[in-house]
Parts: sequence; C-alpha cells; structure tokens
Amino acid sequence: MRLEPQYKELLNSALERSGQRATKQREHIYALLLQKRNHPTAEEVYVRAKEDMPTISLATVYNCLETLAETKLIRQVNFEREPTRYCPNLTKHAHFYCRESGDIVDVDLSDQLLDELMKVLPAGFTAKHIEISYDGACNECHD
Amino acid sequence: MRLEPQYKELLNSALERSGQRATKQREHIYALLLQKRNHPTAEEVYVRAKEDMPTISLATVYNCLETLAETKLIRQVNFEREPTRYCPNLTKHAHFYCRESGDIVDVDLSDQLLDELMKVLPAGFTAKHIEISYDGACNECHD
DNA sequence: AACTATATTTAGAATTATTCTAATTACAGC
DNA sequence: GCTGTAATTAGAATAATTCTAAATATAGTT
Repeated sequence: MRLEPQYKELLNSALERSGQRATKQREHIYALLLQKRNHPTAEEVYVRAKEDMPTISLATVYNCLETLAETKLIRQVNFEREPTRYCPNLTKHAHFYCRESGDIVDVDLSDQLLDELMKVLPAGFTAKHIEISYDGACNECHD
Repeated sequence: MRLEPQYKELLNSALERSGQRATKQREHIYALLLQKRNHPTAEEVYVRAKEDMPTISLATVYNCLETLAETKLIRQVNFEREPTRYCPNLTKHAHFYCRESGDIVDVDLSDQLLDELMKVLPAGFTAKHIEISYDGACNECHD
C-alpha cells in the first residue's frame, strides 16, 4: 500500500497545520481508507491495517482515525447507533445506507440544494454542518 | 401527568395494531414525552418517569421507548455517537443541534424540499427515510 | 550521529449506552 | 377467579469507544 504523492502532501500539510507529527501509522491508515472507499468501521480498518503492519493496535487505529477526522482529511459517518464509519471523500455529499446489503454509498449534493436546506432554518440559527443520510434499498437490492 | 384523550386513543390503537398491550408504563412514558418535548435521552426519561412512578426500571424505560418507536409514535434521534434521544413530533422535520447549549430543535421540512432530496438519488435507489441534522449555533447562542 | 523534549503508540483496563436474562408481576379472555 | 401470555424488573452482559501509564518514535538541536 502506497500513499500517492498528492495525498501524502495533503496529509503532511494537514498534520503540520495542526501541530501533529506524520507517523507511519497515520499514513498507513489514510492510504488504506483512500484505497478502498467502502466506509469501513474502526474494527474493519484495524483488520486491514494489520495485513501490512501486524503490530498496530486497535487504540492506535482509533487515535489515527480521530486525528484524520480532526484535521478534516476524513469524515466520520454515523448511522443510528451503529459503529462509526470513516470516509475520505471530502466533497459535499450525503450517505445512502442500504438496509439489504449494508452498503453505504456517497450521494453528491449540489451547492444549490445545500443552500435551500440552509434557508429553511429559523431566524438566528446558523449551521456549520448538515448531515444527510438516506436509508432504503440500493440499485442492486430492489424489493 | 395525564395523557390527553386524543393521544391515549392514538397510543391504544397503535399498540393494538401491533398486537401489544397498553400498560401504565407505556402510557406514562408517552405522556411525559408529549408534555415536555425537549428530546430527552433514555436516562433523562428515566429520571422524569420515576417522579410519578418510583418503581419503574431503566430497562422498562428502554423497552417502552423501543415499543413507541416501533409503533411509530415517537422517533429516535441520533447525533454522532451521543445517547439516543426521543421525539414525539410526527411531522416531517429535521433536527438542529446547538453545540453551545446542547439543545435540539425541530426544523420543519416542506414536502417540496424532501422531494428534491429524493431526486438527487442515483437511478435505482429508493429511500424509505431521510435523516437530516444540522449543527451550529441556535438563536440564543450566536458566537 | 547522539541527546533531549515532546508526541505517539501500545496493551489492557475502564467507561458508557444499551441489550439480554431469568424471575416476578400484570393483563386479557374465558 | 383461572390461565396463558406479555410486560416489567434488577442485575449481569455486551460492544464500541476512551482512558491510562509505560514504552517507543519523532523532530529539532548540538
């Protein structure tokens, strides 16, 4: 697993900006999220991380994921009370959770739609983020 | 705490429809959610429930909340990995979470806006629900 | 290249929200 | 009032995540 130069640069500058160090573990976990973008849980990241880095610990996986999320390189995705999932897609998007297959799929959102969502807020309310999650059946799992 | 007749009727028919019994505990918890609509956690419901019903257990609170949610009389509201909150507002609405005060406020959504949100789904995807949550500062907590 | 100060990793314990278990109690129909 | 089933209860169990304290790695300086 190799982190592409553009992402390595992105990672390094994000870490530097927040006064944190670039470590093998952080790089490895970031690379692995970028390489297979299937919204894994921390446990799943741990299993994958161990393939190339057998001594990594689950606590480190949690630490790295938190650091990456803090520095805005990845997003945490929550669905109900299920384990948190992690997503390196930084474009504005919602998530579609397929009840059948369990897959989570990114759904692009236009600025215009996000604008309309902001406009329905009552006076005096200002939102930093909007989280949107759909659930139902994906194209491969029609009912 | 008294459950108004219209809601008592709503509760009884919802329970009957799903083959479940009307109990004092279910009625009490439903009444208490309707009376103070501040999106309490199960723990907070438990504290309030004990005021009038000191022998009720936390497990029962969880059971009742789940029954009410199953029968669609209330909604579960999740924000990140915080404890689940409960909401008896059955209209289509989103939630605004104020980072400052911790308050959760309902935000009405028009059918039209929900329609637009459905339209951005890729072909073949059908959503049963859309969950929308804002977070930021409410009118009383401008930064 | 060694030295130092601080950040990070690690293993395992601790925490927290929630669910499960098995015994007791309450309800609905006869 | 009986009887069968559903619901409640207290406490144990679970699962995801966070915390703790010791060991290790890193970046900056000599």
